[in-house]
Amino acid sequence: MGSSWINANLDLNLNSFRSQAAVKEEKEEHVNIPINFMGVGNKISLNDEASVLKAELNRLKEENMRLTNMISTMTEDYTTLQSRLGMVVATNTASELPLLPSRKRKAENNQEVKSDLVNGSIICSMNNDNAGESSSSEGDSFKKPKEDPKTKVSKVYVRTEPSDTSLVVKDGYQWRKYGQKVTRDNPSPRAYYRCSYAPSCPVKKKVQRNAEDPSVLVATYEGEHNHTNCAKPDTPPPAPVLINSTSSPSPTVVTLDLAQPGLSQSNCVVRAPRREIKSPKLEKHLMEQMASTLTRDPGFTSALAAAISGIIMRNSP
DNA sequence: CGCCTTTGACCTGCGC
DNA sequence: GCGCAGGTCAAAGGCG
Repeated sequence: MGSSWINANLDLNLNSFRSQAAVKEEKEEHVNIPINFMGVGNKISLNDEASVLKAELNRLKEENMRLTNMISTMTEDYTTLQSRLGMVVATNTASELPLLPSRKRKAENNQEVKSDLVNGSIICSMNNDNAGESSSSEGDSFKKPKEDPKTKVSKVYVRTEPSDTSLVVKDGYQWRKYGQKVTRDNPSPRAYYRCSYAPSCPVKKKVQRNAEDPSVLVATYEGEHNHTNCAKPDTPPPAPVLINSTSSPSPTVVTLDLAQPGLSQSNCVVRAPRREIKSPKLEKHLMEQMASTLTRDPGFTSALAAAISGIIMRNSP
């Protein structure tokens, strides 16, 4: 409806990705590598099993390498698209005048960055002053009469568990809830948070469930942090935003770098592993992510349990 | 004890 | 000026 939003979709549903590329290969390789985790044939020696496990480990390593390369390629593609998007926005906003329908409350009159995370895909969209909110069906027109008109506003959509009724969006910062209000056009209440790390930090956060899809939390950030992102000494930097995709059994983890002080137009950062892993911390983090992903895989855990139980059964008198 | 959440009251801007 | 609606305050209570 005359909206100047420009959306760039980036499908990060790694599970479906895997199902296309990796599963096919798994089918082929599983024919060649029979793995007898149950130890039915006790004649197989431990050496044979070790070699089988080594082969499986090598296969997983290769698959990991392949997926890492794919993610790198996707990240590069995303960067390219983002730069193109920035150019398109620059040309569009220069010529486009806002057409605001009159509403009871004035719409946000400041720059806004949207980072929409729904169903495992990221939609980064930007609008300029007075250009947005005209097509909003969620009723998220917030007033900010006292705020600096140039206050940065960013939105993050996070899919949560349907059973999760809390209005909490973990982003690595420490927030203090100071209010909750039921708004007119959304049955779910809106929670108001302030950054509690620094008393002088002007950043505020509003969290409300999507009126159309209650499983999606809409977090609206206003302002920029005037401190580093170290809410607590033991708190890791920007915690991953978990998007529990309904179409995949295990959640896809995407980190939105909301802590970036320069988070502004066309500056959404999606962190992804690069080809060269130089930082030991990053390497450790990736290893933890891999371990987490493996342990969430029911097939892997059942196979592991079967292997362990098989070994125990064979070694028992 | 300190920090946090909850929640009703109050404040403020806007449309009529 | 009045009413509405969003935003904020602050007291009370919970929790570790």
